Amino acid sequence: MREPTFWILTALAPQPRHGYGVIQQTTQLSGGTVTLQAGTLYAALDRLTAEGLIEIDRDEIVDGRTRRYYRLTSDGAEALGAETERLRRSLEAATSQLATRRRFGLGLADAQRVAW
Amino acid sequence: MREPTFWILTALAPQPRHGYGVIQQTTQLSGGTVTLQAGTLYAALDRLTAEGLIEIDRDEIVDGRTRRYYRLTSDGAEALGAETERLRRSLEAATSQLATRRRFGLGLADAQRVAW
DNA sequence: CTCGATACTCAGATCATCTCTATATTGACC
DNA sequence: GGTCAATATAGAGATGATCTGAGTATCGAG
Repeated sequence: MREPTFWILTALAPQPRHGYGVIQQTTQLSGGTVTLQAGTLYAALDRLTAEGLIEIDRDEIVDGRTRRYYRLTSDGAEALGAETERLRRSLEAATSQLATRRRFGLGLADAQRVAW
Repeated sequence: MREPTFWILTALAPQPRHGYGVIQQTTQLSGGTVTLQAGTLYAALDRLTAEGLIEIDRDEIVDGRTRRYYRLTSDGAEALGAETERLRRSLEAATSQLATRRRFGLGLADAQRVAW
């Protein structure tokens, strides 16, 4: 799962949102570090709908513009849960590997090779 | 940063390894859930070397076969550190969003929309 | 003598994402 | 009155990391 996909599912987890709402929620959740591009988002919404990870919740018309709301399906929640687990394992591995690196002097050849 | 790239940098963080060693270390670190394909690995090693995130440590010849060892550069360590931070933020966001979903009944339309 | 493990390389294809553009409405600013 | 930013969705074309699959070669075990 790539980043934009992950954030879309994450944004939709608690309740349905329309496309633009997903963009805003992602910006907020990521602390401003991730800004979904419109082109990426709407293509992903179509793809995820086809895959059954999300589905159309309802259409609203506000000021003459359509707002299409999407909601996470149980398959989508499962996929996000699995991805979260994967993330947790990755984070643990990298953290521990980086800690080992720091303990042995950031690349000094001799120190590095001790104990392996 | 994509998954294979992440695991390559993670595997190289504590000390230099040759290509095949990176594959083995990744399998071990990921608890067997990630198996780097040879084609993916060696292409990535070339790319990461060109980008300066890793560099050639030394060449060894064992049983007539060359083992090329790579080591993480300080740029590479920095990149992996940044990626780790990104991962931590993503994990936090998804965990909290999924928790909110569970608290309000996994998609029941009315309960979902409470309080937003 | 075949099989699995070791060790690296390359060609071709896929596909999610990115960039850019288009369309349309509303409200604010000057 | 005109432009700009925000809201809201959509499509075309390009990119590029990754995947698949095959190839090459050595060594030890069964």
